[in-house]
Amino acid sequence: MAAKRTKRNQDEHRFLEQYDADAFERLSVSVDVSLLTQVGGELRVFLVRRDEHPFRGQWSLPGGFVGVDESLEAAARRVLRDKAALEGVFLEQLFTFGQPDRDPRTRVLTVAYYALVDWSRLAELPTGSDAALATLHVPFAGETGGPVDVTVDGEPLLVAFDHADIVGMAIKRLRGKLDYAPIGFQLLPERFTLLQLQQLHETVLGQQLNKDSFRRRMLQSGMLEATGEREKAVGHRPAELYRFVHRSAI
Amino acid sequence: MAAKRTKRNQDEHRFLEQYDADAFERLSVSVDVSLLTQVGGELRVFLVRRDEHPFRGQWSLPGGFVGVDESLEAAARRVLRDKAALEGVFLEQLFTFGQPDRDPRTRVLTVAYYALVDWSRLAELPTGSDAALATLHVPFAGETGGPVDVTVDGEPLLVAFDHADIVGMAIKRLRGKLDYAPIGFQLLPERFTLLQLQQLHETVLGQQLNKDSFRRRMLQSGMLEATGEREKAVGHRPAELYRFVHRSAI
DNA sequence: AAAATAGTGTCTATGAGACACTATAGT
DNA sequence: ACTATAGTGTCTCATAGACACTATTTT
Repeated sequence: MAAKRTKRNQDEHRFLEQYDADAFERLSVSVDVSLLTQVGGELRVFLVRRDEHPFRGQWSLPGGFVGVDESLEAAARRVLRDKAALEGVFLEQLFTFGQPDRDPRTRVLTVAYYALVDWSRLAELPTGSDAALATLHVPFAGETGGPVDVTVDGEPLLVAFDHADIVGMAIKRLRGKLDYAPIGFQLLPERFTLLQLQQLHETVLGQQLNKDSFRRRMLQSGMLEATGEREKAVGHRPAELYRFVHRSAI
Repeated sequence: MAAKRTKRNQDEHRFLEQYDADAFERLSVSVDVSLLTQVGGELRVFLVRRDEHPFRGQWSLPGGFVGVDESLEAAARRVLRDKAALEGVFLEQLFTFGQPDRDPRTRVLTVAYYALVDWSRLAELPTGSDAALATLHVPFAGETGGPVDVTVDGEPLLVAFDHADIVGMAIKRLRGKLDYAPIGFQLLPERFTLLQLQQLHETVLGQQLNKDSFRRRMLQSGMLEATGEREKAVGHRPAELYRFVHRSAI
């Protein structure tokens, strides 16, 4: 029995040594990251201007090809580091887009990720001719999934490839997870008021929420922890600052 | 202005003609399908026995490499047709698994799909030495996401690659979508009783459900349509048969 | 004092769970 | 008649929304 197993392993070892990786055609694989943030009641996405063909001059999600020995998430984090100078942010796989004609160069399959950050971590990024924090205009309040309109100061941007679809799916995912996953706090500073949290939810969901029940739901969820501190210099009674608590059990 | 745009297009055209697809390393890309079904209060997955290295003799999800001009979903449907003789079934992208060492041959990234079918469409499949409908033993009732135990007649099967993880994620996705998406009926025959539907939900979720509120929820959801027919020869009052109605709105 | 938002207490409407009861098939 | 499940009606409890009211800060 032991001998048999050993023989098998030798078989497999020999097979692997002789394996021809080109036995099947290989594809170019990239990652593209929808880096989302929120400010002033608007959702924004970080875009870079393409300075090379194809779609030269148009705007696209930050992305890059996946290295042969690089995991998908590592590739996405590398892209965030190189193009947006960000590390340690929330990042999750979104969907893999693989229509054969989605890239005019050659077959390029892209594994889309989405990332969430507080506005303060993006505000200092140099934007202008080569990068932009574009405002998202999402079709309608409920579901989306389709492409999204993208503007800067009200002017529409041309979005390259199928990246407008990718951003649309990112918004849809964010909306879907907001209510049952501790995901919203990724878009807020470390300490925040309940009103800020509610306004964030309203921005993401695209609809007004009831103040009373929102408060109750959030405080009962056990995800929030009062800090004892209060906001300052606000021209009215200051609200308590809360912090998200990462619970081990559910 | 028109001239400028034309020049641009010529530029881009020339660029594309000269593009070297090997400028970046390419990867092998496969699809793997978790084909799930349900019978007798158990969830089952369709597995095939590998007759080639690596993992020869072990069991894996039906899968295949993606052709250069083939969309991902087309590849998944091809796999279902070739390995399970199925067409026109529910199929949805699940997740892309891309750990560099997940395949001992070479870097193989796999786009996982999951498919759902009524048991009657799988019962006639020849299983035995080369294919099996394995019973799934899911860790615990709530969430999963980790690997899943797979048995046939109580005997555990060796599952190749990271396919046990893939099946685990498929179950998790199915559980998550069951309550808010018209997805459960994919696992039932065309006409079914409310009790059958409830037992399906109990099987998938791994927990008992309240009969009264389950009835109410389902009937109020607008997803069900009474057929006027009743089940026959059941040794007790026969239940009405329902059909799922595909709504355009919502 | 006025303005503005924070935060509390309570009433009401809605949906889930529990339970009792009636209905209808096969045996 | 007996058994087993289908299906209905009603009560209770938990939660969301609505609304009134009090609290606390800056100007």
